[in-house]
Amino acid sequence: MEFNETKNIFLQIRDWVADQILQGKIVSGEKIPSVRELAVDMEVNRNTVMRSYALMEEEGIIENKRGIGFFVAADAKRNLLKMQKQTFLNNELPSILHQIEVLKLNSEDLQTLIQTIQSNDHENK
Amino acid sequence: MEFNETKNIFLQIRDWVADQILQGKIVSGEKIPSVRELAVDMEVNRNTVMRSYALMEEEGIIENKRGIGFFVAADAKRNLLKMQKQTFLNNELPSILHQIEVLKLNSEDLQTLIQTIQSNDHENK
DNA sequence: TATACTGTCATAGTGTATTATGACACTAAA
DNA sequence: TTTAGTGTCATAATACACTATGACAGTATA
Repeated sequence: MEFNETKNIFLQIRDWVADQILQGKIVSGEKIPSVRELAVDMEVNRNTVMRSYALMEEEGIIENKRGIGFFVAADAKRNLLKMQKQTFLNNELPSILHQIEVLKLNSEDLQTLIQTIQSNDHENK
Repeated sequence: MEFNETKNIFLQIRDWVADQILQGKIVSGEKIPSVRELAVDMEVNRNTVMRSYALMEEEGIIENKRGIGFFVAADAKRNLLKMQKQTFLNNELPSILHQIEVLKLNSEDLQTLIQTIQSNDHENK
């Protein structure tokens, strides 16, 4: 996997797993890749994956079954949606707004952005 | 200054100075705070500020005058606008779009975002 | 029972961001 | 010329992310 240099690897792994859940690629009750397996896949140390999983366990996203592995917790997707939405709106959006203001980005520059939002509007019809 | 835990301090200092320039608070030819002064202000080590300034000098945003200090380079604002715009559209926007899609954020959630863009549209009239 | 998976813990080593501090050369102003 | 302000370089110490590796206990299956 390609990692961003500016963000800690164990956080990026967490984000990746969370994304899989949000996209419905892994559902509640389903087993996620084992620590060792994902470490090999992502070309990363066991301990680093372990740290990501421990974090997600704290967050209640995944649960451990002794000797078997980690599984997606009940309501993980719903809780993740709530958490991430709040994080995005409260922490990320303000700095995005600031950048758009300072860089004077208009609707032409952000064409894809507007389209994506409109597409989401139409989904609830 | 308050620093984000997930991003290196010397990069955040660079971003702060760049922002001052983009906002027109410091203009071309003007002196920026000395390494030691800014270090005290931000409660950070001299060397950390030095690293930020060295980076900005490489980027052509600021220039050094021996024994005097650092000054905003000519065309710094225009070049910064170009650089940051490109970085935002190519590197940041894609992951923002992805989040908006996955979290299904609509125009109600992103009200302020849309307003900001529209406000920029009107400025070029 | 033996084997091959799971997670978990401990230890040690590497790289790097950040701090702390001292010393030096350059410049402006008293 | 002295003083105080610039940047710059070098060194050492601290903290932490990440790696490498070994060992151990629990679980499922042949």
